Amino acid sequence: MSDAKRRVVVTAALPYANGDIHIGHLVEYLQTDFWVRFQKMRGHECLYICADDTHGTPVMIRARSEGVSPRELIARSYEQHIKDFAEFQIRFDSYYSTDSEENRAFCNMIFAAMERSGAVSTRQLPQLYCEKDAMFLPDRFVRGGCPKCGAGGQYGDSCDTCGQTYSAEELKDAQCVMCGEAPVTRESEHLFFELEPFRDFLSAWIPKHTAPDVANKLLEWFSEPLRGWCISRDAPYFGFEIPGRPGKFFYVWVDAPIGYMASLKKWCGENGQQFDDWWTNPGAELYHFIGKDIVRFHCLFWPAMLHVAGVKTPDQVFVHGFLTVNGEKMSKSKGTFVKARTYLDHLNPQDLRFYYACKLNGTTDDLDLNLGDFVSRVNSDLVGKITNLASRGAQMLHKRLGGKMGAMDAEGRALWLAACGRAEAVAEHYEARDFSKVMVEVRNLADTANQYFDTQAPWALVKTDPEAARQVMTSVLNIFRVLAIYLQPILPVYAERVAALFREDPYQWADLQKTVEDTALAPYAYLATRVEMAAIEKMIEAGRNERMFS
RNA sequence: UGCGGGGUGGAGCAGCUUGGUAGCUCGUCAGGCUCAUAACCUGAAGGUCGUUGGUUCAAAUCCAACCCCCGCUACCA
Repeated sequence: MSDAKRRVVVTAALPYANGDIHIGHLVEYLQTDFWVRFQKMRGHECLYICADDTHGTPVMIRARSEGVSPRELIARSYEQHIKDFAEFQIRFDSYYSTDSEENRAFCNMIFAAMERSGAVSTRQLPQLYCEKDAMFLPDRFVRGGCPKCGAGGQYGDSCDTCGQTYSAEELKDAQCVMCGEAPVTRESEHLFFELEPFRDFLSAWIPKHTAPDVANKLLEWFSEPLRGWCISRDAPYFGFEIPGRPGKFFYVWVDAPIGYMASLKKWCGENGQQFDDWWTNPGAELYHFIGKDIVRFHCLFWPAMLHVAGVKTPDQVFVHGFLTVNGEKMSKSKGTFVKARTYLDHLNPQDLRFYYACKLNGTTDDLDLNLGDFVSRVNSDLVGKITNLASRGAQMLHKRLGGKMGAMDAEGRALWLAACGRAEAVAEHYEARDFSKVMVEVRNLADTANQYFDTQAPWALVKTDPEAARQVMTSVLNIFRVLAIYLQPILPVYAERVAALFREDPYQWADLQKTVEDTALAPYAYLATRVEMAAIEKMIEAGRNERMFS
């Protein structure tokens, strides 16, 4: 790996303002945080960029139903999101909002380029319209009978019972979900961003910037003409009005990814930096972390939009799978649809960071949160193996030897060197986002250190040869320190407390080259505590009773 | 329906790209230790690697078919 300093912009998908952060979202924000923290530790310039996705019908409707303005609603949501993320130790460099003037300017710039290129067309579209609510209804705001199987209460896009997809106009006995009135069909003129002109660009771009399985999936669409993308919505709509098209607004998915640019721009303004140096500069790197559900927006529409506007497209789009709990999709009725806040009320955020890291492997596979496995991993690996090294080393040193570290003995130093020797392997796993392999490395090293400790039996040695015991504990603590450095991107608060124990600052990767010898330890406090199944059961019970917005 | 992922000792997983004594963690059992957060160490039991067929001297690993599970399926984010 090269030592050259990299400049890297990293984004995570924007959470929607009409909903709370839940443990499924966290799969993404946490892995992105791991990766960014790792890059920073390596001395690179790396920014973690995100924002609230604020526009669209659901926000508008909910604001209306709560009797507040959309802006009041999104401000409230913003505060909650920020708080949840912070408590999960997710550290954004910029967390902004798509409802910003920076974002409007970028939208207008890109849309102007789309128009100039001739890729924007106009079509008349029939759409369901609710006369009582005086608005066009998105598919999710219409319910009725499935035209294929007849099942009632289905949304306007697909049937949960038979799995068929159809258009909302086909629903039997359609009703507006807000007022229950039967909608009428109205024609309206809409803008489309045509993708077919970008066929060659996209079919070359996709395999280079996404993983093979993602690319295969996307390229399926290329066997027939690419459909145009409807980018306009009729008033009333909470969003940006399209320049020169009174009463027409940008569909929320137009301004959402552009929000990455706006959020970066905001950061640049606050930090005396130039946007182009970070985004446009060919030497700078740009990565998106997203879930597999929004691949088409990020790997089809988004690169086409950027391309037509002459803006640099992302270097790579990293796609992850969904979270399942105990092997199944999260479920409100089963209580496994756990909000970040509910988790925080009952459990330690550090444990979820640790567990997700154990499971994340950089692929599109779904990640399963098995609650029994969660308990055993935290208790046996994090507390029993890894933290135990500090616990048994530091406490005896304090109780019997005045809390002073000496020098490492020969065998301990050899083990410490071997642990440091894994640095490049660990770094490669981080770089590849294969955090599970990082954890395997750490676990193996912890096992070796525990064995060393047992073999040396310093609890006996301390009675006969206290200085030899001091050497053993110094060695174990130094090995433990290496593990803490390896874990710091995943467990930053934990690592910070380890650094404090050794009277050091938060670690950089280069700190692996140092040892802590002949120094006094700070008082020892627990770095991690065991998790009890009872706390998890309480959390699930609480989750069952919560009101969810989606 | 289509697409993607998966099916390995009681549980969760690795191994499969580049075929050749089936590995890890938890759990269980038997010892040890007592510094440590019912933590740590040693050893043991437990698997015809979804099914069937094929390729091969040899298959968890390659090929084919089938069964089962999970997720997604385009304007709902």
